[in-house]
Amino acid sequence: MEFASMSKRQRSDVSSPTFASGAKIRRVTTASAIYEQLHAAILSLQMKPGVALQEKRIAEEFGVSRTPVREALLRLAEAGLVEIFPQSGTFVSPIPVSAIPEAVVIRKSLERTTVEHAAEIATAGDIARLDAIIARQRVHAALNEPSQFHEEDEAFHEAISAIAGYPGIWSILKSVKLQIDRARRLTLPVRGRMDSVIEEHMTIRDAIAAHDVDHARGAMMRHLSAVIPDIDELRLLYPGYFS
Amino acid sequence: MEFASMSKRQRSDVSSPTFASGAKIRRVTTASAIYEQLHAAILSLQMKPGVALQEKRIAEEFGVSRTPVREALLRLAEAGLVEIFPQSGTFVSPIPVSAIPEAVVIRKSLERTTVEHAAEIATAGDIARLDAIIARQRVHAALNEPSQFHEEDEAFHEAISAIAGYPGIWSILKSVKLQIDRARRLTLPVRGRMDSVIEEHMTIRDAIAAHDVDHARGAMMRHLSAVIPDIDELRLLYPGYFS
DNA sequence: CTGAGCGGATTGATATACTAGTATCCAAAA
DNA sequence: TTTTGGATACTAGTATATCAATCCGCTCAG
Repeated sequence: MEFASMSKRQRSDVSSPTFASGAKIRRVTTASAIYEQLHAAILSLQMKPGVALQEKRIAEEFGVSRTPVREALLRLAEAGLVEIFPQSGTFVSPIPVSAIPEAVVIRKSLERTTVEHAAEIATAGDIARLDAIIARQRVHAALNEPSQFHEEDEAFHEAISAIAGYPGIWSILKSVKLQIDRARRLTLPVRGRMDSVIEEHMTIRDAIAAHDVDHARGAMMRHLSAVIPDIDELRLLYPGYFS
Repeated sequence: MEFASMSKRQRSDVSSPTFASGAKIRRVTTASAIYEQLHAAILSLQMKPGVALQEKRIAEEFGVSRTPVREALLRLAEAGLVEIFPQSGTFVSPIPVSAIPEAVVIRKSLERTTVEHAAEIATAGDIARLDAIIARQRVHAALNEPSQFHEEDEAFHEAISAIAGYPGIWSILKSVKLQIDRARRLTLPVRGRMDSVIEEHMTIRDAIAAHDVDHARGAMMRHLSAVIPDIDELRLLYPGYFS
């Protein structure tokens, strides 16, 4: 792994504070920048499960001291992406096979709640926003851009949470999706799968637009069942990546 | 706020590493000890919402350097108990009124899932464990010990998650319950409420024991609806505590 | 030849020192 | 009297130094 070393002055030319949910006024700090980089690297499997992370080495690569690196690693540990063994070392977490079924259960439970409520109260504008996301997904599928496609996939589910008025649920879902997505990233993105995802999204969208709670729930449940990665197969392909 | 200053040697006489879920080998560290203390202080409202927390002052009170204090504060910030404004200050978070309805929704969604699955697969031993918890609750109610009662209440819900085989759901529930409990702590514990909680727990327990999924779900939903704190009233009693 | 014990090297944990941004307060001018 | 400008003090962010624990390899005794 190589990282572009960052200037210490980076935080001077930062944009105005973000007033996101919860009134976080936190600006871009060195620690959080490193967190983002490592987070992306682990999620994209550029850093493979099991490899050692050394505070000192990372600090040198980024051109900063160990303190912000340590802060970033602590946050990654809380997210479950790295494991810190005191006085021993820090390693990229293996993908926790055992946790994935539960993660799927949690997703189903929470997304069921959001999609039901969204179907009840969605406005025309909300539907338009979903349509826009699906349209972008079609483009990415046609151009075979799995990464951007996945981003829009996240946007779709986030939009539903937003429609339901449950932004907090989305932040929980994000953390739950982490490990699932890491496993899924191992499977080659299949062209056909993207198309069926779009179809499933369309079904969900239609049910929400029709305020049909039952169909919305059913469509979402089928959708979520379809995206469960085949762990056993992956375990064979990538031994040592799982716990 | 006053804290007992801690000996630097505290971590020497620590018990063997904990092998909790996820193979965390993390021992008791200064930072986590401080985290626990602050966590408890904020949750018990010994530290009122809005008051300023200064890394330096806390470090002096605990007799440690700023580094572990800072680590603890970062974790508290992630849990939503404090808000860190860079180069400005750290403050105990106000109780986020707007988030409480959503928190209740999340609880209902997840606890519905756990109680349903628990009702399906509970064994006699599981029921015995629930009975033991309820028995302890009776004692604490009789002796009017709200704090211990609340601990056993948590244990009851945790036990159901454990029966269902969803320990991850419990850890999510814990973080979601945080703000709810903080609001609830403002209401004086009423003797009668403890008794009705026990009754509701009994109903849930009976439904689980009978493998009656529908009744288990219904009882749990009623139970969770009953514990919603009356925010409007609290807002009048404690202005400035809420966001 | 084998194994226990010692010692050095590595690295995580903590402490301290330093930098830079923010807010407040006071004084001076309108 | 009010407003604005600057100086000051305080706080979080970062860097560096020091401490301590664990691990690995080597040596020496059996």
